[in-house]
Amino acid sequence: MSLPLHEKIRSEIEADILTGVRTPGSRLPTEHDLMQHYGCSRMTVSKALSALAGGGLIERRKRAGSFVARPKAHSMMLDIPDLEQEIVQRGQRYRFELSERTIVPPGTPQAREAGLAEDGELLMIAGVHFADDVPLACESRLVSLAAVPEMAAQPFDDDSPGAWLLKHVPWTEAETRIASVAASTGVAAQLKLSVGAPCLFVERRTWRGSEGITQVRQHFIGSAYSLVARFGPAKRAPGS
Amino acid sequence: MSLPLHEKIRSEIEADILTGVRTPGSRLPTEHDLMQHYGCSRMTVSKALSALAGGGLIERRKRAGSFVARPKAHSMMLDIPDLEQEIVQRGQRYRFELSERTIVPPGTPQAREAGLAEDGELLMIAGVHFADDVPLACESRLVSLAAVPEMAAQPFDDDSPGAWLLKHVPWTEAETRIASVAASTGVAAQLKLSVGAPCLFVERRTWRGSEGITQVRQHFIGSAYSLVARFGPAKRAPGS
DNA sequence: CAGTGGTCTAGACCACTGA
DNA sequence: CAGTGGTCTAGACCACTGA
Repeated sequence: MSLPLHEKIRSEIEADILTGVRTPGSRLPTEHDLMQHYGCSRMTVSKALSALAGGGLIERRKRAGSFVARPKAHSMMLDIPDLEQEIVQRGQRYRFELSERTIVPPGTPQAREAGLAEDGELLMIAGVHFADDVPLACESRLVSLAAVPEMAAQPFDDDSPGAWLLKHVPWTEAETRIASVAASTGVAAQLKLSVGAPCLFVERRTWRGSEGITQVRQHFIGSAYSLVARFGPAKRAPGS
Repeated sequence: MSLPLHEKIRSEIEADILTGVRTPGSRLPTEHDLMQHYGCSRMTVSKALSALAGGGLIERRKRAGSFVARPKAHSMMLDIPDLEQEIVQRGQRYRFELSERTIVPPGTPQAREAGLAEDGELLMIAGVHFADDVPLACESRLVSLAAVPEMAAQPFDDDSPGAWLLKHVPWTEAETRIASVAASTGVAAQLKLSVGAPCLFVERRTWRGSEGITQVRQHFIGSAYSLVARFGPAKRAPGS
């Protein structure tokens, strides 16, 4: 094994927890005990325990010690992929077709609802994502021009608005809501569906610090699209 | 500020990245430079940089240095909450009604498809989740009795099968697929919907190590339920 | 109030790798 | 091959808090 020692300690304790040798609520040896057991310094033990605590497997309490955490709710990483990338990976051709592009003046109800800059102009962009010329999803997006003035000059013939934003504007905070809705007449027309067909609806807002950047609402054809979230060893231990 | 020094260093560099003072691809000062700038030891600087790297904000390359990462795809934490807990928090009464409970013999196509133990019995459980006696979701679940023998004896009048599993069986790996589907006749009957109504479909498989524990398929009434995923400062920096 | 984890120091040796 | 990050040591002082 060429594993670093802190990683070895971490994985041994992890294995004990997962196999049930250490049960939820039970106390781990103290850092001092682990130092002696592994014959290493306290920093090394601490690094291993910090990683386990960061991963939610243990809880560390001052004066009391470290304890195996009780299992918690399902909390997993959801990758909301770049549509273009995903379509190309499937071996299909990607195209974004702009259907609308408007400047929204400050203070409209639409702008207020999106939670973006109250006193700045917004850029409204709507369009359809195609895979091999078959519509897969449509989106309607508001972008704060106060936060991203360069956006106004973009043609979006190479990148979709989402891909452009991802490349050019770092975000720090995002919230995504996922629901299942029936296709409205407008959505049905854009996606060539019958009205009422099930669509996966994704609404996302992103911020940079406290400044709202964009809000987007996407409808995916239900029969053609799903999202996958994972949690597991692939997600390496934090801090390591 | 009573923040630990490593946390202060981390947040200062984070702020520089988020405000654009440090741009994607640019090189950070070396650990040695940061030591001198903050007047601290290298371990402290390293802890700050490790946290940033764990959070995906920077990349560390040997010999070359540390670099501001280029923005990546949207990757966020999705909490798939315990339905009971969520319903109770809304101020409603929760009830799980068992509608089916069968032992599935080894080797059936159903068992093989679920990716659970090939050579062991499975427990099949189906039922409906009610909020104030209104159906909100229905689920169909397979549980490996080889992995969780105690499950066979559970009445599920206190806890739903999912809540029971969460409390008693730690899982290490999980995969969730989210889609929008039209209600089948069976689902529509259980949820008192019209056939074809949009439903949020969640399929989850969990493992403990390499051993499959359970597979569950849930249909949520589309008009009544949505999932929310977040990414942001609330998620504390890993390893810290 | 004693034991625990949280933080930090001032070193050290190493593997790696790009200039 | 020199500079970088990765790891580790053997200490230290501190804040916290439950026995």
